[in-house]
Amino acid sequence: MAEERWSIGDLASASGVTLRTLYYYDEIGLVSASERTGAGHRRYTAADVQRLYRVRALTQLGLSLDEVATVLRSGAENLTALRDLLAAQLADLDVKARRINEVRQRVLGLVELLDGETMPEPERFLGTLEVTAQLHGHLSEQHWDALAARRAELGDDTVDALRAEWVTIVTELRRHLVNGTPARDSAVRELAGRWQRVAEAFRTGQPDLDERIQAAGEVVWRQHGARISEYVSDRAGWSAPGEMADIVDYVQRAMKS
Amino acid sequence: MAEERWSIGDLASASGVTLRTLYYYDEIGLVSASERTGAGHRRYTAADVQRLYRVRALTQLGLSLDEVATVLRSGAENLTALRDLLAAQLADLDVKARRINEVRQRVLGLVELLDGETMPEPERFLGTLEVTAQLHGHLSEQHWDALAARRAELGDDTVDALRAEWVTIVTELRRHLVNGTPARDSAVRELAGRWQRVAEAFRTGQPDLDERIQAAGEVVWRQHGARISEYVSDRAGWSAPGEMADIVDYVQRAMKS
DNA sequence: TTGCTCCTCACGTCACGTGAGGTGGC
DNA sequence: TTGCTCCTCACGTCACGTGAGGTGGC
Repeated sequence: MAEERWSIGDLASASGVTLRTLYYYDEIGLVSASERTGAGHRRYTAADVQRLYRVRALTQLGLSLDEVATVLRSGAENLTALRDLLAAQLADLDVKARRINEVRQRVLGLVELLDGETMPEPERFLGTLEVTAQLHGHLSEQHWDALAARRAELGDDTVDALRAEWVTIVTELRRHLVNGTPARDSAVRELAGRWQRVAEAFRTGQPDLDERIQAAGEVVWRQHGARISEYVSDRAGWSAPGEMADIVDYVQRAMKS
Repeated sequence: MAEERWSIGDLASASGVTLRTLYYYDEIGLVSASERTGAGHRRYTAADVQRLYRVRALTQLGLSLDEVATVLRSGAENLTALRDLLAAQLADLDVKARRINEVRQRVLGLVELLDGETMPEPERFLGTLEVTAQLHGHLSEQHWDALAARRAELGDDTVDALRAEWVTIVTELRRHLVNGTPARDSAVRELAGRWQRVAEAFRTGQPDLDERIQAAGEVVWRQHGARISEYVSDRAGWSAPGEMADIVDYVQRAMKS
């Protein structure tokens, strides 16, 4: 029985990889042709071909060529190395899947917003995008996940109701501020209490997480307060810009008193 | 009111990006400092800072720096360019998410198998891996998805039952083959009919898809038949290797008669 | 004077894609 | 003789990471 040999072109079309890939695998010593013709052309043996198929099978699972090389070097005798690599790979894939789904949700929300009836103003839209992205950037995955989980727990209706409640509170506070009601006034302090209860509704129940989330919110407020303020003022139809900052200051004084 | 300026270090720590990233953005003209000090040090203005935040917000959504540049060049006036990019990005993310989940499922299955009671033999395990990977590689995402959907439709119990039925058929067929029963014998033809019905259970109902899937199966059988055969023979506890190929030949003759 | 910040090269990354220019086999 | 296959450089990719070696500001 004659031993079969494959030229590099034969192997490429049979296995579905490109010539360049085969040259590259040879270059890094991952899969080489065991023989050459007189003219220097590669002749792949059955063992070489099998090695290529194994390499392809493993890279399709997301392993790097380095990892594949390690598995094939040590793996023929024991599969523990492969198992550990695959377990690590699984954890990696979990993280990637979560990240992608998260970004997907955000992009989906934005596309829906842009497809909505009232196309937002470009400047304002980009401004909002900045702020949410920054808030996101200041929270670790863990904290953001916890916050998202809490929102899911509350449900869309409750979140909408809380947002509406918050807008009411802010509007009332603004009226008091404009009228010159002092921050220590009982009506203002009651509004401050309601504000606090809205904030508390988003607590995850894990004090350390909540602390971090609040801290991140404060950092972002410090950096982007002006833009947030402008945004909220505009949404509420107020004429004077920057009022939101004053209201935040006002409610903080009320809370302290 | 004095216009604030930021050094590159200030901006890096405030925004959370590295110095190298800021140098790079400057190099490609994406975000530059509008001013320089006498010594050539960058001074970022509020507008520069805002531009950086927008760039960051957009890259976090998965846009490339080229795409970000396009959006910021055209996007201030109209958001349609951004909307279209995000819609494309969404489709991209969907594909990626599906791909990752698919690979995740495969890796999970393999880890579970390797964690099982009976650690498989290394050579056999890698062989199986090759074959499934090749089958996967010969099917487009669409076909593979259709096949997976059909399997899900049938349910794990039904799939297991079909697998058991197939093993029974193969075992019976082998008995007949060993006994020298001709392929045109009614008992053999009945078994061939059962074999066909098992195969039909996995049909998706879309003839063009089914045709492709069958063709892919045949290609893989041709390339890896020897290894598949060895694997099945071993699982069924047969002594003679390569019998599976004979049985496939036998059943095909029975179907034709 | 001494750190610290900032500056500009410039190579490396990962798994190939894409020519460029030339030789050998049917 | 003429395609076709094969060969070996060698640059490009994407968004930076990581030194290297030097200058300016407090």
